[in-house]
Amino acid sequence: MTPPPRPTYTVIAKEAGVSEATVSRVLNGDESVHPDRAKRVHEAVDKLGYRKNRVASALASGRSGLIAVVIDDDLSVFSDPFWGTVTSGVSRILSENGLHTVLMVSPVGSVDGGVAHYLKSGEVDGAIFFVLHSDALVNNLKKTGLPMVITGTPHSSLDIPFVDTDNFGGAYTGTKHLINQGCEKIAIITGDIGTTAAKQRLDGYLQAFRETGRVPAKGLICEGDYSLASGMDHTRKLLEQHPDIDGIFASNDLMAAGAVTVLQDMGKLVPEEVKVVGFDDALIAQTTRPALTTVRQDVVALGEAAGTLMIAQLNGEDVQPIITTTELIIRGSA
Amino acid sequence: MTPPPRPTYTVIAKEAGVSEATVSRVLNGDESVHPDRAKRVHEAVDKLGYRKNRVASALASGRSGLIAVVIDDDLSVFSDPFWGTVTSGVSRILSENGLHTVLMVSPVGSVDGGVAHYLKSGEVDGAIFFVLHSDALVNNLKKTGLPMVITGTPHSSLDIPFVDTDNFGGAYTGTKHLINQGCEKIAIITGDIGTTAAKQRLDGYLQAFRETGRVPAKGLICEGDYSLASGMDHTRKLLEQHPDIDGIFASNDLMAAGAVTVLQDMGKLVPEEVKVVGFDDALIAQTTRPALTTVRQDVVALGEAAGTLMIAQLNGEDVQPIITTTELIIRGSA
DNA sequence: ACTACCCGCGAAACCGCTTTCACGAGGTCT
DNA sequence: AGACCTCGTGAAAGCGGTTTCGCGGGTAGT
Repeated sequence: MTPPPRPTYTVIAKEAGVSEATVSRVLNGDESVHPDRAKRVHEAVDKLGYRKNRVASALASGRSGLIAVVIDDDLSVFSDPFWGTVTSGVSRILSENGLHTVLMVSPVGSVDGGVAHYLKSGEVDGAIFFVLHSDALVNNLKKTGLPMVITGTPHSSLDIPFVDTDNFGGAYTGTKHLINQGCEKIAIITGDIGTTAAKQRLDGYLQAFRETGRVPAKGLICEGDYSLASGMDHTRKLLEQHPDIDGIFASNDLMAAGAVTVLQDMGKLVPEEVKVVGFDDALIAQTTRPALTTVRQDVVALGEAAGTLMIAQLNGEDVQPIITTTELIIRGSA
Repeated sequence: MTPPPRPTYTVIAKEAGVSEATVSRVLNGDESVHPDRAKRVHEAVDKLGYRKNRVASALASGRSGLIAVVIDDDLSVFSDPFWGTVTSGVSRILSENGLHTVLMVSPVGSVDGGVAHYLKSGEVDGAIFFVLHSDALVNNLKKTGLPMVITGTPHSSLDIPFVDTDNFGGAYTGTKHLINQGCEKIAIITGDIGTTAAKQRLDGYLQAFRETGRVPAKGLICEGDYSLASGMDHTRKLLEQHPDIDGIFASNDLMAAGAVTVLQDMGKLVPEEVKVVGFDDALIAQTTRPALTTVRQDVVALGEAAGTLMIAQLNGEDVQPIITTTELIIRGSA
């Protein structure tokens, strides 16, 4: 029951015949220690199986080695494998750098809630945010000097590094593909327009259109919310109001899947009569029939980028936002 | 840039006119302090916006307030929303109890790897494991007295509390449903048979069969691995070797979805010719056409159970394994 | 009234590591 | 040779709480 007490600097120092200060220096990679003594310390460490007490270390140094990953629960984010994947990417990068990931799944509405307090408490060395609904908390935290990274483009232009998928470019490519396939009347079902990603994807769609010299009819832009149901509803409405529609760009695969289902239910052939392009390349893109042509985002890369940006900041490096590229995956639906 | 220094006990004590020891007692809920003085302390705390430094607290008390959630990355666990949901359940319960969740996404193969070291380092107060591939690490850690909870049934009978879905019962119910619907030739596509959950589900399937007096043909038991691809592959093979098959029980929805897709591609009507039952009631169960009849597990409850068990252990209570119930959700596929 | 307890509380040690500071040895520059 | 550095090192002062210990006063027992 009682584990043998772990050795402390006192013991290591004695064993190596040096002072505790020297032990600390060696263990923190201070170059100024004579190689011989450093070697003695390392030998003592190995011999005694010493492992540094990170808590004590954190108290003394003010660095906890903990990075918070803050997930706005409002999004019921974790029911989407997307964020799980991002998280594991982050976690991998961080742990490779000796840092640990503290998960905070909680609505971040207020700048004064539990999450905010925790982040301000200095118990973490940095924070990575997933999909902010509002910039308020981050803005507030900026004053504290806490290193932060935002996943997804922030609403306002905060001077805080972020990582994001090339939503604009991806949507542009997807829409362009529909145009190239000969579609004339292409609708878009956007995501929750309160998110910057949805807006950027809409812009990409518009840009592709603009280049053809045409203007998308107002009624072809439907505001969805990323849910399966909204994909289905909007497709139904579209089909009623614009029976001659021949292309749909959906802001995510879930809605695209809904679109395909409804189209087929209403007797339209996909892709012969109506072509559909999704976004994400989620698993579901492979299970629809026909399988979805979609804009793939590299989710793991996104997570790793977030981790990398955090590490860079902790190292005092200058950091720039990272935009990860997308890739058009052509399957059966367009 | 420089945040105002946060107040310490010294300041609070002075403000309240008591000793630091008393402040500590009050803040830790020690009943033996006179109400008047306690009130003074609380007032000082409020007035100064004091918040305890958890690191210092951890060092002095030996309790870090951190619980590790260990995810065996071999399972690429996070690509399945399942574990994300469990994690958020755990995290919620823990944070309600003033604890924080440290995520460790890493293969847990060895009892001597990074994860093991970290857990042994005393930096966390407990560990919750997701889907252990091997009991070795846990067994080794048991000696250290670290409170642990296992999600999923362990392989051997370790004396460690675990939470799990009623895999056996769920699979039994699902299979029974197929039988009741008149299926004669029912195949099963199992999950990764290295996991206890997959084994238990197989047992449930076998049990349902046994009760009918029949024995499932050997060729009807396919060893999948929970992936969409394996669901598709096995269904294809099944159909070739047993064209007269009329029911498929898949150990998770992803494989069930794959089965439905392949069945339809090969011209079989679902559910008219072949009925399919899945397991999990994941989102994908609703997006297939027909939607999946499936065995729902209460994923959030599972996570919360794991969290609860951990809390109980930390409180020194006696804990028993928790098995959460399943529910058959009847949709279109069977 | 006298000893025996109990209770609330403060002083001080302590948790294990980091970091400042100062000191002695050896080197350099005039 | 003396003044001035530089470099490696140890002593010691924290970091901000928690906890043990013992004291003084009030209560209870006889």
